[in-house]
Amino acid sequence: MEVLLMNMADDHAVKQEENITQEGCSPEPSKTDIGRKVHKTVDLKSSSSSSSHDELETAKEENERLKMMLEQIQKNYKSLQSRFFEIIKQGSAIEEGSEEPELVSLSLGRSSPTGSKKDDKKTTICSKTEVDDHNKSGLTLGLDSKFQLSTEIVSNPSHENSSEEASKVQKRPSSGEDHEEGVEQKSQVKRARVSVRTRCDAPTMYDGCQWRKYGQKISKGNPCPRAYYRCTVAPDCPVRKQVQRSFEDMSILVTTYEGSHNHPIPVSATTMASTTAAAASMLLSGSSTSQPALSTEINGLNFSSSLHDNSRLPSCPTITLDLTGSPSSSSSFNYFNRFPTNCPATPRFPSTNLNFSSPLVSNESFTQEHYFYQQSLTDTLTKAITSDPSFRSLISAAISSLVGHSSAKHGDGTDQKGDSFSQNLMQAAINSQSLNDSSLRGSSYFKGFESSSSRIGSSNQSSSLSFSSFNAASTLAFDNKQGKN
DNA sequence: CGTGTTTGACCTGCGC
DNA sequence: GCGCAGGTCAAACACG
Ligand SMILES: [Zn+2]
Repeated sequence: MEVLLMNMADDHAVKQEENITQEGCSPEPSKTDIGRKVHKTVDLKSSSSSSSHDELETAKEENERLKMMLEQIQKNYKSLQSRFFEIIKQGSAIEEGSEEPELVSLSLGRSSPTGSKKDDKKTTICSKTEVDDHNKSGLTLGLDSKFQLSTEIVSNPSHENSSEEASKVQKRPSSGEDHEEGVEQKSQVKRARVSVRTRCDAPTMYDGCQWRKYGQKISKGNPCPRAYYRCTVAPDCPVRKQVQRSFEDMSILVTTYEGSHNHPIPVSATTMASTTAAAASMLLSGSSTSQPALSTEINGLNFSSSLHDNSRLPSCPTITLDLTGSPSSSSSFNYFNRFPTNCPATPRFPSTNLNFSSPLVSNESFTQEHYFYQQSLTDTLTKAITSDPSFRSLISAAISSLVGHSSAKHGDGTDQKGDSFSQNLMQAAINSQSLNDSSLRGSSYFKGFESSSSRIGSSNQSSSLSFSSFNAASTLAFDNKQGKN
């Protein structure tokens, strides 16, 4: 199984490369070649019709060869795809059957100390999520929906699901109507969370969404108050976030996201959404794991994961994206030692950390510094995407969930092809990096969601999926009166 | 006046 | 059952 999976991942990469070659190089030059040759023939007229004929013949032959190659590639692609789905089926059968003794690794790096087999396996499982997303279209991009997928049968369309969840929050036990919601509540409990650590002087991180503060608490072990926000882009959006400064380093802002948006998200929010979704995929793929700690590196990105519960909350698997400039070489144990109060002895759910460490630090004002920070992250991510198939599939899972979401919203039912589509999208995103860079440089970065949300809704904007990184921004929420709770 | 924040009260789940 | 801690509510308040 593992060998197969490993091959699978390799094939995946090869497949991608082949696609690139096929589309990017071979056909084009040959065509122009032919054109040139034909042109030449016309110019020379009847001087040597036989030789030009020969040339034409060779061009034809070449064309034929290329066609054959293309067919071969397509065949390979299809067979690989079918194999891929087979493996996925097997995988899901195993998963459903019983808890797998062999474990799912969250590591993504090839130079990972935890080994590359697990890496490949992880890829497959992430892709499984991807496939799931297509099969059960209509689930929103986010954290909990996927988790629910893996824990229960989801039959509700996303909107219903989310609004129910939103209203449920308000319900008091005395209402007495929550009889049949027991199951759901349990599933809700198993929501994945993604927390993002950023070095940021601003009170909150700008992530493209609109948030309304609804509470503030001093949590135990950290004198810095924790602020509670809910998404107000849509009135019934269930997404929450918690913002708290790190006790160890006050300049580090820890933002924890929970839930999935049930509305089109702003361009600037897609970064966070896709990242958190990808992170959630990782988390989900690792949710059955019992490995204590893992860490790895891709192109300088430190991906580490560990089994620890990030909060006192029951059953809240948490994944941490570390965007601070902290040393990426730190082992995951060191990493978790930075959460002295949040590590109970018996963790119930795995928690995963992705270290997107960047040497540059975001600022409260949108300065050049910030742009460079952003760009470096973009570069790093792009590199990771281009060079690592597993990371690519991870991100593409996130993207396909996004695509699936928007297409479901539009009810065109075309998300079957989300698999290849997302891959292509990924490629497009990579190819258009320079484009993205320029868009980052421009004011498009701060486009309001009023205009951008409709663009997201139309779903085919690959450039809108650029990894524009997170922004530090001052919001109105912050003043120094905090801390009285 | 509408919108968003503040903050004390309340609810819930968990450990003892 | 009790206390603790995290999370949420909603009235009061601030601000444009
Ligand atoms: Zn939302």
